[in-house]
Amino acid sequence: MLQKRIDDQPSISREMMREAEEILHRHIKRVGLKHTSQRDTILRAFLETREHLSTDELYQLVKKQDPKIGFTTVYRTLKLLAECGLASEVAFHDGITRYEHQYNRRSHHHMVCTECGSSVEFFSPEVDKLEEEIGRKHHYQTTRHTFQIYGLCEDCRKKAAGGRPI
Amino acid sequence: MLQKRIDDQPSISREMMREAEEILHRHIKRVGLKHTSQRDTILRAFLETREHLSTDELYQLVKKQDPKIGFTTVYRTLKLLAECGLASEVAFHDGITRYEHQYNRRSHHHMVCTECGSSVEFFSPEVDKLEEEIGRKHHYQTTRHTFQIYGLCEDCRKKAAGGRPI
DNA sequence: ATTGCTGCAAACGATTTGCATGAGG
DNA sequence: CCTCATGCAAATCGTTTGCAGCAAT
Repeated sequence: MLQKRIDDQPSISREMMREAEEILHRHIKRVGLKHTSQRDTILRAFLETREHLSTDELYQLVKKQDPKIGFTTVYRTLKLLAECGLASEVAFHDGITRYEHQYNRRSHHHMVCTECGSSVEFFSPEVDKLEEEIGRKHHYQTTRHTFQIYGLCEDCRKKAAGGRPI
Repeated sequence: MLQKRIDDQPSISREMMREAEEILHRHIKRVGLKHTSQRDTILRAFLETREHLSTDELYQLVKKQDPKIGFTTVYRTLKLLAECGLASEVAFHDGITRYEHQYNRRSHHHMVCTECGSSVEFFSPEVDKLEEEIGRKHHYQTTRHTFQIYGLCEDCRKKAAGGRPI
């Protein structure tokens, strides 16, 4: 029912990468945009991660691949990826927009430590059902939801307790 | 199980107001701060609402009571109220921090229209259970959660459909 | 050639802080 | 009197936009 995320999961496979690129390219064609090497580089760097990246964090990664790519391009490409469903925004509670790739992943949620900022993912199908149910009830056409739990992770609990048992 | 919020609910009762003031005053004493008329004014204006207010929105309300109170004071007082549990932050997906008073209210959540920004509250005890359950599983000491659903409200659906049936 | 893309720099908007003055204990 | 609170203005920080030159179609 709930399932712990495996954190050391290897990065996305070659086939998935190719499929994601195709999705992006199709989207670019459909909307009448142009295919550029920067966009490919950024998409790849993005898919290599399993984290929730801020625009700036992704920019740092992209720079390693191609130092000439600017922040603005990363910013705009992330919006583009979000448009075609390859990325989705996650808002934690700290005023920074993060993105994660939705590619080949099940609906999942986050539990965030308010002390150290680390996070755990978890899966919970009930939440999807709730979205559907509540939307129907209030005549909303729902598109997505966010569900985050905040608290202290095990390590920070121990530190907060000052070595004493919790 | 789910319960629609009654939107024209009267504002908070006199006793609750007094109790909230006491909570604030105790907190102020405990932390060694000072009791000021501005803080009382702001607390009252805040409790009078049932909305999720941005700092600026509350500032606008406060100005009506006392035009000399500045934005910064409202901002800092909201932080103070959050500290002593009288207010809590709600993050919708638009980069603005909102507050609502947690005073005498059951755990509830929000469904937000991405088109017009209107929102509906709903109650869902399942979500509280989930918080508890998932926290236990991952050894987090959970403090709170956020659950928001995004979509189109009935009106905006109709507009989007251009008059055609949905 | 035309149109969109890039990346810089500058604008923006919400939030946060420094500081001189004023008020509470 | 001493300390904290206030409110203004300025700084900050993430995000967004304008624009001149560049690249893709």
